[in-house]
Amino acid sequence: MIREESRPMREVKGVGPLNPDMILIGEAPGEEEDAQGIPFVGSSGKIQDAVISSAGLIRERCWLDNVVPIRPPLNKIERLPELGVAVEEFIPRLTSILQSLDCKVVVGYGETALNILTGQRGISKHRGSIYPCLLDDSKLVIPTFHPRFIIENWKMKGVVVEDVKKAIRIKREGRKEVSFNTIIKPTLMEVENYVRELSQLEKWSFDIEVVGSGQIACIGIGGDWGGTRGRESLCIPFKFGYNNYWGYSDEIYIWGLLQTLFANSSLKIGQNINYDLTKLLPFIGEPSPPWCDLMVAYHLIEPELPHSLAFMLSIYTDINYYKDDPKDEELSWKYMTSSEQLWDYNGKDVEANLILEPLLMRDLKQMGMLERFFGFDMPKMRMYWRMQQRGIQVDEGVRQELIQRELLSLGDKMGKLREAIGYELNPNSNKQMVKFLYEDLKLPPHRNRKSKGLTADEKTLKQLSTTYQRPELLLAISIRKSIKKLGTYLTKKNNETGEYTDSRADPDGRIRGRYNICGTETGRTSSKKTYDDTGMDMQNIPESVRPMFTAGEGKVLMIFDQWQAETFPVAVMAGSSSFLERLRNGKKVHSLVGGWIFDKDGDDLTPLEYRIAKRTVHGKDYGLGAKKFMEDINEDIIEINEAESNPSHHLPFYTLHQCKELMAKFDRFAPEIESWHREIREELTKNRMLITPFGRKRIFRDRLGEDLYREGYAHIPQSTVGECNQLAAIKIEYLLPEGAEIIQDGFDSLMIEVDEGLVGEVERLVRVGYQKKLFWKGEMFEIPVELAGVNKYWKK
DNA sequence: CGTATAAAAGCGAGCAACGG
DNA sequence: CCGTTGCTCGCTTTTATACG
Repeated sequence: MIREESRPMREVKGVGPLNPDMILIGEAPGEEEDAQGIPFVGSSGKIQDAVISSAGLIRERCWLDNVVPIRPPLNKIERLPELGVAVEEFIPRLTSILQSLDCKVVVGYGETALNILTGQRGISKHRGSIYPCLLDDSKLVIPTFHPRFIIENWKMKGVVVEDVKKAIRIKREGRKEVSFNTIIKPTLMEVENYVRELSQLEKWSFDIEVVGSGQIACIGIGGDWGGTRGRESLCIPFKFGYNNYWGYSDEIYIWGLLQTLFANSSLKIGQNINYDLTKLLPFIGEPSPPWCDLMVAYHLIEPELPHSLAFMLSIYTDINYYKDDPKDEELSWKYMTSSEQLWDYNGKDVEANLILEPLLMRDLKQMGMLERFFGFDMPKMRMYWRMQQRGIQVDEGVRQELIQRELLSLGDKMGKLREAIGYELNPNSNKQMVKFLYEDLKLPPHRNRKSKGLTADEKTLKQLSTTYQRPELLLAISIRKSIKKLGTYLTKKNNETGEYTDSRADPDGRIRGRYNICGTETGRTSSKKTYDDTGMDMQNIPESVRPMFTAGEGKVLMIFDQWQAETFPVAVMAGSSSFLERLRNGKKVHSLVGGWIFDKDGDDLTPLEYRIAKRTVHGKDYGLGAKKFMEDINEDIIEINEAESNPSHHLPFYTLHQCKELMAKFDRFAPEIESWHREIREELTKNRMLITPFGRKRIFRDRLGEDLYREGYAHIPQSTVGECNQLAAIKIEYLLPEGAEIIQDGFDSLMIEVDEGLVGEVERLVRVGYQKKLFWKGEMFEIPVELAGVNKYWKK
């Protein structure tokens, strides 16, 4: 093999004292390390230095080294064989170095170090765990992400710092041992006694495991009795292999016991309990409050970090990743249906909840959010849990009509495309599209900015289509949209036939999705398919599909939305009196802004001018750059020109210069927005935290810069509108009479299915429910609510 | 610009069938 | 027995959609 450089391979030796404060092992030297002959001096090295110093270490007091001491081609470890060597050949070197160093703890950076030092695989699963060192059994290893990973995933920098701090603590104080105490294979009488004893406690924890088919395999329950008994869990099995564990009447009896337990008034602790409680619903009904979901709690504390139980345990405790626990390699997790390992695992989860709960509550209290967690977030979860079970009725006739129309149009477009290019081209295949664009048509290459690969995305197709007069490219875009609409919203893939014809509705004709209250960083709700793969995302349904949704017999759909939802908080927070005055008079700000930027009466704007004004307001609210602003405007112009058959009437595109001018004009008339943005930037730089009028705190963990600032500008308005809607929904659900139910959340809107005779009363109650005085720097504001429609079908 | 989720395709790993 | 081919599975990437 020919080496890229003529210089002989250089070995980058480890550096540091022989009795270091910490040993930190990376993968292999990069370019800069190779040039200087010192580990961790390049871009990763700078981050590494910052990480360890945040954790309280001094670089000169640490031993820094790599598993592989030579630089692989292009820094890619998998290309090491091209130099005629393998990673394994360097293990003896590392072994003797580790054994000569007087320090009992090692930090392993990245997958390679994890694997060589501990034998484990999968750094994102195993980071933060504590393992014996395979190369020196007197040492412990704490694996974490490689500093290079932080460059791409800056949000994880704090996590790596925590892992290094953990290593320091373990070196100083040793590991905090945690023992689990799980009772498995109980008798009926043991179950009965345990449930009775548990129901005496103020709080207890639960967790379920399911078998592949979705049936409940076991349910773990547990509590902390203090004193000599301490923390303990019991796993109640329901499946034994593929058989039932209990006889029929015994199982019924156990479900009865559990139903009583879940109906009591003690705190029920779980992790992602939307899942467990949905599975348990047919057996135990709706559990009584209070509920405590640790995933929701941690999402409040750290909205930008993962919320899995494993991740929380790695941050808060010395408990290792245990999901891969089954020792028998043959019996890997995915094939484990019911077994003692599963029951043990179940018990561990229950006890892990009990360990985490006080720690999370302590942090919530310290951040001033404990009260809203129990008073707002958990009631919100219960409200959405009920809402997702109601679903929305589908009119099968309308659905079929929409499918037929879409299929017809799709077939037509496919035919036209085939005719135009002479063969069958799949527009969804990037590979085929790239070949078509750049090999067959020989068009100038467009590349993905991040991956650098050739792209055939919508933007590219639009550009190429207009510059090179290739209308078939617009057909390809349109085909993609049709397929997407059919597959996502109108039909469901049949796993047996592979065809897209099935409805996404349940047997009763209603479509149900699920709502996730910790699915977003802003505190908005997100929505997706159910755990059983039925239903759909209930929040982002395209307007063209909505008419298939209808109200039940004798009912209508009422849709309420928050008027000028995000403009309102923006105007208040920016302190823009001109915007506020207009909004409080019930008028939108677009024509006001249109008047400013086009020097004319706001009521005399052309349709294009109005759209540009709207885009200007929107763009300025969220800190859009002039270039993207121009692209958006020109997209509008393309659309308008497409509708105009006479080419001499086609409108010219806006230039970057013109767009910059529009934005500058906006700034002259509404300088408050720009100064509000400055405040946000200062706040983010200083504290990396923003607080909403609802008291939601978000720690911004990404790299400071324009992208982060833009996230910041959007955060408070989005979060405020979302939580206004959620609070209203909680109140409205409580206020609504029999015969009226909230069945959908649309970020800033609610859909209510109502008996026809109750429309008037419901409108009054919903208006009451939406009333919420908000305060920002002493100024009071209230987002007005609008009744957007009362219809048999879902439309405006 | 941001916040999301879903589907199709791509791709590697593991494995069976098949041909030499 | 080995190597190729083709299949499934699970994961990742790309591109799409929605909402503001």
